[in-house]
Amino acid sequence: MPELPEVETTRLGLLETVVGQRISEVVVREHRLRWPVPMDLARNMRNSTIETISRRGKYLLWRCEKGEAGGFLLSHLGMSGSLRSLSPADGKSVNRHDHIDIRLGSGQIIRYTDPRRFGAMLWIAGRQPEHPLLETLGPEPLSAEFAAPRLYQASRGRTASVKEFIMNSRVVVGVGNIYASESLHRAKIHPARPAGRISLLRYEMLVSAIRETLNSALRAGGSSLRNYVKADGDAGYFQIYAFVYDREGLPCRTCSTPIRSIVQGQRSTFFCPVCQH
DNA sequence: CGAGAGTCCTGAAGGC
DNA sequence: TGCCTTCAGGACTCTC
Repeated sequence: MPELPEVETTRLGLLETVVGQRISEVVVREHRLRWPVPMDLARNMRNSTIETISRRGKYLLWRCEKGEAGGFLLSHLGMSGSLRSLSPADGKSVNRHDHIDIRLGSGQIIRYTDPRRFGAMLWIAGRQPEHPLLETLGPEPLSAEFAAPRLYQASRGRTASVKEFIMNSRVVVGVGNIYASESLHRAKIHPARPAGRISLLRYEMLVSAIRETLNSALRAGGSSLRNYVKADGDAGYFQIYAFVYDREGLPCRTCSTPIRSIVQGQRSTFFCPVCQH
């Protein structure tokens, strides 16, 4: 499942291929994604030039320059989506879940594949990347705006668990289910603890833990970047070295206590009952 | 406003 | 072996 490091690595990989390229054609084979793909998406993107791709949370914003008709492609990979660059020859073979092709002037094809169709491909007209989906998003976890005092303030009075709190995109973007569990273990905080009953000091530790967890995944992603967006094979997600995630019953890597699993907000959570409190 | 449940979807895994 | 059921998971949307 693409988490923020995968999305950022995808973005960096795409940049090399698409910046400055004119879009010669967009083929939409399947409109039924998280929201319907706009019927005019292909027409809007066609003959525009991709200036850059930026990221907000797990959303990618593709600046498509075309004078008055320009805008942004707003994309999200959902949980099973991938974007790959294909040569014209490789692009001829289309599989069941290859929903959208963006054909470039160079001949290369950017292909969006998404078996579960939880992803999104939307269009934002105009010069400003403004969209309701982006309005309520919290700070970027690797930015200076993501700071403990702010988290602490936002959490006062909240009875929701700290794990659900940090997975709330209004609080901070880009912390998915895997990294939420991993970060809490790193910060030694029990995932079920109410967010409103955590001290500023412990939020300092949590902010650091989230940053370290994401950064280490980003470093790993950087080294596998070529494989990640390369034409052949599946866009495999990073093999993160999990301390707790999906390790129920296995010994904690810190203290050897069996890792436990609970369900929070319809999501599985993994933690060490001894290390985390 | 916050909390909790519902929703979309497919492939993998488990049960018999 | 094969069919059927269950479940995971991002994040918006709805209900209370």
